[in-house]
Amino acid sequence: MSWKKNLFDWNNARAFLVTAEEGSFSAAARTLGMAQPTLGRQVAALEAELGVTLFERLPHGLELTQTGLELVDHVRSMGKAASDFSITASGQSQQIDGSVSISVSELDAMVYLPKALSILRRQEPGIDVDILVTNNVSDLKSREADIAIRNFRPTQTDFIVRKLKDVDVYLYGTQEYLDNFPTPKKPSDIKGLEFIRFSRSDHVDPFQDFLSEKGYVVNKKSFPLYTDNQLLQIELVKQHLGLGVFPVEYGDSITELIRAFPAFGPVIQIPLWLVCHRELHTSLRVRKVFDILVKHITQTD
Amino acid sequence: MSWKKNLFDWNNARAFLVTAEEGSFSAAARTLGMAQPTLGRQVAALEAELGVTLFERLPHGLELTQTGLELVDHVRSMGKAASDFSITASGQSQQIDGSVSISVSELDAMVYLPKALSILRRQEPGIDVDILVTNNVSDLKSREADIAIRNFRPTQTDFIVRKLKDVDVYLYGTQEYLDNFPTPKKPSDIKGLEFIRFSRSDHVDPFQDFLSEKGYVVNKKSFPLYTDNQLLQIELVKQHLGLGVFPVEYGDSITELIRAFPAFGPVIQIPLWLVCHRELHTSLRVRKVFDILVKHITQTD
DNA sequence: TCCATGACATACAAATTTGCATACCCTATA
DNA sequence: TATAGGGTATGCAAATTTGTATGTCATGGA
Repeated sequence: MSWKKNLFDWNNARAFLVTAEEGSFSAAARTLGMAQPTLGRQVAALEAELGVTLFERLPHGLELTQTGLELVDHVRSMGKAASDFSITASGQSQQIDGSVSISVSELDAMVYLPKALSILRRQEPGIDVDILVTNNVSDLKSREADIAIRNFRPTQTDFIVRKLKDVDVYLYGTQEYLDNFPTPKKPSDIKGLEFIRFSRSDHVDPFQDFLSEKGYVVNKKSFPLYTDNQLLQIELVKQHLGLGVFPVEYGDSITELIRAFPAFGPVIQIPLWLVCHRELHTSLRVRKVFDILVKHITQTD
Repeated sequence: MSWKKNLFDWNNARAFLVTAEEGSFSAAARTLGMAQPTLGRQVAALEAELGVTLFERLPHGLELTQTGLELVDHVRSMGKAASDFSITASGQSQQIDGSVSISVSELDAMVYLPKALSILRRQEPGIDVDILVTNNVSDLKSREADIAIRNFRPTQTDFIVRKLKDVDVYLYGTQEYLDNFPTPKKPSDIKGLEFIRFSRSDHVDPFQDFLSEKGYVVNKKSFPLYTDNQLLQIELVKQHLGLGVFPVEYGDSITELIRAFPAFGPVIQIPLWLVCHRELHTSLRVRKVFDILVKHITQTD
């Protein structure tokens, strides 16, 4: 392979790729952790090296030229190869020290991570942990995180998955609020229940259906309040504004709240899965974190 | 796509790739046009970033580790994408100024390039020409050159090919040497001919067969001298040491030499093709050079 | 209309990367 | 054994790249 005529700066190619995908120098700079002028200069340098114009600089931002459109696919496949390279490289790394990132929902983070991480920190002080608290499903393939805690079974075949447990989920409210519904014999006896709804993830959204199945009477009026913020949800429940929906390990630990209608059992059981890219699972470090999470989340029962 | 964990230096990846393919930092530095310490440091930096060891530094050089072997495929496909990127980028470039590289055999270079290039320089002073005189078939796909002059029809489909002409090739010698073979009636009458053999390209190697077909009597003793060096071959012929084999345009221009047995016609006709990568042919600059070469090589008849 | 926001461009100082010179090791060869 | 030629590692000065601060422009909402 001759490289004589191939000597454009590969980092500039990456700058082009990320800029094209993010839509602006500023956004690209943010995702790459660089300054905006740097990205602008790198792309300009690439354009100079190649003798083409990749973006039109419009007053309100950038726009790919026709040439840029023709070229972006090639850098995209460079990026794909780079991503694969990075993943298998991390998998090959047998260094125990380094950082591991975990993607987890806010709820699961608060319930399971504190204990598991304190054990991890004690056992492996050399491992830094990067916790990505997000209610979105992050993309393990493109390496947004090394390990993810999920509430559904992933389908991709190139992932290592481990089912941790099924989590009992109860309704929680204040004593004062629950006094409004004295000793029902069956769920359908309860009228006028209100829930503080929290979409813990897109995949558990049909929560309303589960309530119906259990016999609870729910309709549009049953969900007057909605928030993505976990702390706010708890405060709203504490203020007697309705019922919250929490896993037992979490709900029971909130002293102001009690289980609502415990006799009817959990309203839903949510599975808990641990997911990891197959390549990464060969990394000593990632594997260590994976195993500790499996062990100490499983035995929280 | 998240790049947070993807942030290794892509140029370092290239350093790894080229080093792996070339076998040493020094060789990689040569092909990349950098200094050897730079390559060494870039690879070391990559190893540090990834936490892996790519090469074992042995006293006599480098050796890929198992990890390196697993990873080299990924950077290779990065390199492939980079190459594709570079080619289509050059093809998109519509600026006339810049450089164009031409791969050509020593023989064809001397016969055709001087005239064509003088015209090109006059018509397009902004185009720098990079002449790669090599008797090897250079790889247009990986961009060793933009345009190649070939003596056979390329088979790949993603090339633009243009047949320029068939070149008459005669035997040449000094008057003094040819006096040893007075007026033969047919080629087979000639005994004891000696040729200064020159493998102008691997694809015309069975030159001996062509001579036989024409009726010349050749055997092992007919090729006592062999050289890859064109100038040396001419000098040897001038020293009455045997016959040379040259295209007419070239042989006729050497005043000390005359055609041997012109009555028998050319001993062989060699086709001349101009080849260019399809993508590159869309480049204004490359196209200009291509067209000028076609025009002025064709009309040399 | 005014202001807040987010975009790209530019100036300049600081940090980084690079190349050169050189030291050193190993192998092959005379 | 001496020497030439291949390789890698390191010190240091110079060139390059980067980030910060700042300017300008367009957009959208109060």
